[in-house]
Amino acid sequence: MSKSKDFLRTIVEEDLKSGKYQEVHTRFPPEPNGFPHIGHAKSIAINFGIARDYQGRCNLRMDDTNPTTEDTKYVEALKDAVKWLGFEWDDSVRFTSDYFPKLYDYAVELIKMGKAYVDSINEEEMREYRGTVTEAGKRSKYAERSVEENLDLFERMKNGEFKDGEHVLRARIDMSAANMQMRDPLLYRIRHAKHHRTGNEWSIYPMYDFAHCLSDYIEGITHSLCTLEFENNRAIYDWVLDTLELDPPRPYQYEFARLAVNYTVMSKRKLLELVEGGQVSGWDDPRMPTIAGYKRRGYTPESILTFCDQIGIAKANSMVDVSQLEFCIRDDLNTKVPRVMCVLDPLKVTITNYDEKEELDASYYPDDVPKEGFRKLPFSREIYIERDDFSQTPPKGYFRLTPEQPVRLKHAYIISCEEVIKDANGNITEIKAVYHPASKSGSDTSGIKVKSAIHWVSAKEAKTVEVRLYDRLFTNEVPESVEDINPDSLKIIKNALIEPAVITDKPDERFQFERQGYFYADPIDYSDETPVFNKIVGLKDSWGKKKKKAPKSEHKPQAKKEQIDGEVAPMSESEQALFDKYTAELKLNSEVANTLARDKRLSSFYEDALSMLNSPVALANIVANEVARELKENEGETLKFTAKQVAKLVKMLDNETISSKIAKQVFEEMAKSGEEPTQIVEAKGLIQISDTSVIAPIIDEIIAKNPDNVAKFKAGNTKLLGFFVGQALKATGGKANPKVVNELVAKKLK
RNA sequence: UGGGGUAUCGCCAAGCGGUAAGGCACUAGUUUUUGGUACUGGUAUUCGGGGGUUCGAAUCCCUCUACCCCAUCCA
Repeated sequence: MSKSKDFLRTIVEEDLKSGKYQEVHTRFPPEPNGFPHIGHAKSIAINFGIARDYQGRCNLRMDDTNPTTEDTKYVEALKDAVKWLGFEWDDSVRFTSDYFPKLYDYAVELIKMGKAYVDSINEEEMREYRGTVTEAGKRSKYAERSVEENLDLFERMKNGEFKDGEHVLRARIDMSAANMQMRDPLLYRIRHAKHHRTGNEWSIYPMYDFAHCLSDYIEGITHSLCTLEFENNRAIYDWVLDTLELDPPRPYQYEFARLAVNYTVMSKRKLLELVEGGQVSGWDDPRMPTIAGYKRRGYTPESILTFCDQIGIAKANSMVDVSQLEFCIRDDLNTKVPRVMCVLDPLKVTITNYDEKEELDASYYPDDVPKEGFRKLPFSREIYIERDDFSQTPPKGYFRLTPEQPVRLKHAYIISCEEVIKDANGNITEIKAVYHPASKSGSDTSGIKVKSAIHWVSAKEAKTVEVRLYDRLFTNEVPESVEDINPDSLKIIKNALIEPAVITDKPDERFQFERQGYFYADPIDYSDETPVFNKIVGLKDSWGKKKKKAPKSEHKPQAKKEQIDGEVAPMSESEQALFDKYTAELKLNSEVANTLARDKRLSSFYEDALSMLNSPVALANIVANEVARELKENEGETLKFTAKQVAKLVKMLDNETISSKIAKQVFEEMAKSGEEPTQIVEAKGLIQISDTSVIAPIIDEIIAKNPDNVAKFKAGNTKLLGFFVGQALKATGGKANPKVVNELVAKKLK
């Protein structure tokens, strides 16, 4: 819970605190035109998660405004995904199509206001008229139609009197807007298509930009959270809601970065290619990043949710490492699932000195997993071990069975290799071994030390199962095409051998196959005749890693990329003159002079202030930095403070009535309220304290309270000077003279 | 090329003028009948680059660079 808040939660919290809204209400609004993937999971986790965290509500809304791409099967898949992840939507599932009548009325209203018109140019003309990113567009002649004509045309569009593409309804905004989205965006188009819910009732369908904001409003959404690519659409969102002058409160849109994971593709198009190209078995292929795929693979909803939680929410486009996801599922399953033994690549071992048969008690869980349960494990003369677990010529650091090195059979006895049997080609076909009777697991008195315990199955009792080993679908971190497909992403082992209890007792559907990884009984192909297990994820394998790392890649020195500075636009003649004057006469440094000279508002503000107080450098600094910020932040608006006030502030700074730190504070007050700086200082008692006899005891106290940091400082961590100064300043409400504090601290800590 | 965004460790990501959080990955060690888990350490003298303001800058100012989004009758 100590995890820091993301920016969306921060916004929500502030809005709740300020009373902007009584309750948060979010929504997850997919278009039902494809199967949900892990990117949707992130959106689900955000929208439902925020609603849950702040005791609000979250709707599930199908944004079904395009009848040609949407289908009911997708709405079912979407509902399943939300449910599987453990969330419940508020009330019933919403559909934008439910609002078609209302949306139509809003459009009529816009037409009546003269804010929307029916346009009748064709697509090609439309593109031409829209202009380009650098050139303004222009309106078509149809924009001049009267309100009556527009109303009539729009109604006839609705009644199906026109063909597709003959007319559209557009918002009347600004064909020369720098934001391309605002160049009279389309609101409605004619579409004679069967909608998956409304059938043929409608001939016109609203566009995203018109439908989404209003659907949010209709549902009482407070925070409309979407991905970054809609940033430019926010202006329309606001425009529609504002020009309609709807009763408050209204929703606001915020954008976050969509999820990208390396070695996977996420776009609907690429996913579809995989399915149609037969590279995968379907949308629920365990290698697919779809919710159905993860589900079939054996991922738990908890692990997906933890993953979404761990990656955070931000506005920077980023690419998450799959290993983060893999960690989440391993971590989740580690404490949940039974451990069993399954041999993937069997090597026969005959224990020559064992003729009996026994059943061993074996716990399903290791000691560090607080769960109980055990099964009977048959042990006999003939067993199978993993081929990897024997080596005749072991590499360095090999812990398993060798001709010289005994090994423990997990839950059973220690065995030693006596003889290696090979076929004509020299392949090992069998091991003859002996067991040590006194070494039985749990009552070992043999005193034999082994380096590891390996898994095994009893030959006679073991069941044959099919195991499907999955690896990442692509070999490329950022897959481009099918050429990047990993040819080994699926390996099927038909004759793996598993201990019988797994099949007969079915203690769970997910297992850890000891020393191999986590596996899931395939929900579709599993049958008692041929049990099928999907590999969810492997265990961490530091041995395998060590082996592979032989050709240790040289540390790439990766010299910092040299950055070349671009050219700075030249100054105009008057700017240059100003710059020269500032640097030569007023002795400003070139950087500050540059900032001032290039900005008309700044330079005139500066000149004004200068006429009242002859302190060119201090004034220039504050204008070029603080005033510049205020100007930037309140673009267009007039400043609340005057040059005269700034001059007064600088004067106090000049005669050291206040410190520079306090000056910033006062400036901010002044910028916010327009109050006189002298008054602010007086009212708050912000006069600087430079008296060492006042400051010294404060520093002493801080030093006494922070012995650790004092020690660190004395050990050479000089950065900590700032810490002590900061503490002293905090203790005096920022009033202590920082220069004096600095000196004092340095002296006392010496 | 206009507009809108974004840049903090190999990958995510906190941070909002006063000691560069955390997770993954990596790495060393301890425990271990899973080369798993758990635990303990190590990993950014530095925040895209360069300047400036300040006693003090990842945070404020200027400037440059790189990447993403926008010219579908898609969402």
